[in-house]
Amino acid sequence: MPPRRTARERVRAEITREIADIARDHLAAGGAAGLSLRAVARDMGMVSSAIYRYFPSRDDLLTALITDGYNAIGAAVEAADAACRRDDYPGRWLAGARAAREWALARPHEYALIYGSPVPGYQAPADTIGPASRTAVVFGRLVSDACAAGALSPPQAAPPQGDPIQGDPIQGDQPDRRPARPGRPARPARPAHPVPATLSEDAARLRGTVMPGVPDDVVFGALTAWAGLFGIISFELFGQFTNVVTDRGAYFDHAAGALAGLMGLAGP
Amino acid sequence: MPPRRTARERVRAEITREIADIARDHLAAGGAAGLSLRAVARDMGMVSSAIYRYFPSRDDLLTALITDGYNAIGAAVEAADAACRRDDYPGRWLAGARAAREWALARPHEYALIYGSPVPGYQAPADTIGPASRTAVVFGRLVSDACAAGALSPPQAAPPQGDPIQGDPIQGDQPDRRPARPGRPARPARPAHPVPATLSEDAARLRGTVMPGVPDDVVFGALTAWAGLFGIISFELFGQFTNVVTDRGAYFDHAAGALAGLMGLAGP
DNA sequence: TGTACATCAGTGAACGCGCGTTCACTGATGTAC
DNA sequence: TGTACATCAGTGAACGCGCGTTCACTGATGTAC
Repeated sequence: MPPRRTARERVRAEITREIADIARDHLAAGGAAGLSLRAVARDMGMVSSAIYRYFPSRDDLLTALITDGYNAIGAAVEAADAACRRDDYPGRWLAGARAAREWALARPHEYALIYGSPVPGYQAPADTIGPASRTAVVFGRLVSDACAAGALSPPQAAPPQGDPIQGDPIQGDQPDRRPARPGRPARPARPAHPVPATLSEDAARLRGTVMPGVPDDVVFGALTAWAGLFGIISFELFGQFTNVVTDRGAYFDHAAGALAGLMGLAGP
Repeated sequence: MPPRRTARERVRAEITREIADIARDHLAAGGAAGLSLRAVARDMGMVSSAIYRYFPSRDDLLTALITDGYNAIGAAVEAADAACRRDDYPGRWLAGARAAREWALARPHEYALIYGSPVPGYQAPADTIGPASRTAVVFGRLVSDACAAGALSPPQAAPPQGDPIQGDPIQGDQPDRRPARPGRPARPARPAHPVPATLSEDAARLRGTVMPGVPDDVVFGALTAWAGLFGIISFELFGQFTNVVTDRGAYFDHAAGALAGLMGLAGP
């Protein structure tokens, strides 16, 4: 028998949500550092001390907003990915990338809260880690799928190595490279960037958690594409593209395509 | 005759600098939103109202910090670039990228001030624009130089165009492509990402201001490399690489090399 | 179904704090003759 | 070189404001018998 939720519990959940919603609105006005429990209480039509029935402190309210933010952008990216044909890997990447950007443009202050400068004096608790990785997990799975299907462009012949410091890396635990699926048009080679040996542990861990079966250079290519994507979104949102890029949507799509190339995910 | 600086003027300049230095320290503790004139005054051993002799308001102090920040990272990148052989374009890119990262790691709060979330309620005045572009100018010149020297890898044959929405762009005002300088080893082709027509105005403007003589696709490749670079620095600084990348320096160098490929700047 | 008790939400006052900015002032430094 | 005056830096008090958090309380809702 499922435990009946009493009316009191239902009201409690609703008011908790309402407080978080109002707090989110306040983020827009004053940023995370300016978020004030008293101001939220005023907007709720409550006395300030009543908020403490729902959130034991200001930091707990912040944590809730951060967790919600990661979950919301994660859900948006998941939905965009799910709406694509499973084997359209470049399409999935572009759809996920666009979903992230659109979410960010619609909620710039929430985006700033999770991907902008850390809130001074605030230490994120461990419960934010799971939601935080939700978006990255979608992209990781996509790369894994593409790799397993042999849909990644083959690595290019290594460029001449003129730098004596950085020798050929040892890539011990890399899975076999499968040939591109027959019947597809010939793909351009993905650029070869040898991965230094000191990174192979990280690559192995990422294979274990988020990108199973993906070779080192693609793991880091994906990482760079991921960071690059959010770099572009942040530049757009935080004003670095003022007087630089006018048609931001067109540029974003173009850049997303270019970044896809870093992991051998090219063309439509 | 140069106007003699009176002792008073010299002291004034020094105290102004001292206030800014202390304010910078305070950024670390409370972020931009928490920067307080009263606290700075306390640390200066002054009464709070005395600060107003030097900065007419809190926002003016913030503006000074932002301008100084842009100038400092710009100078660091300029110096790194200047220390390279003029025709070592990949080396100049890597040196500039590393300088930006090292500056950011040494002054994370100043970095957050200029490349992180905008300060709520603060409107940057026009005088910050010049310093803000200093870093980008260095990278722009580097790409321009490489292009003029014919040191960029040739564009790859365009991949099959399956997407009917995004036709072949018209690239009206592109300069001629020069062949790669003879005598160099064959370079891998740079990936072809056709630039949509709506972006050609932006490309032309950027050619006029910061990347003269550079074809559209390289202009946007450079833009993406630039945004990607700061995306990686921000991810590292703002905690997104926790439990993801361990050897951050090695990864950064690797990623910088991969991003360089976006503008056809490959290999040593 | 009715009653006694426990739980919980919300109140209002208070504590102790910090903030940006203004203003009339004192005394030191610089300038013009 | 000396004097009168103007400029400037720094003081201290004040204005009016907002903040997070605690605490004893009232009254409503839920639970156990």
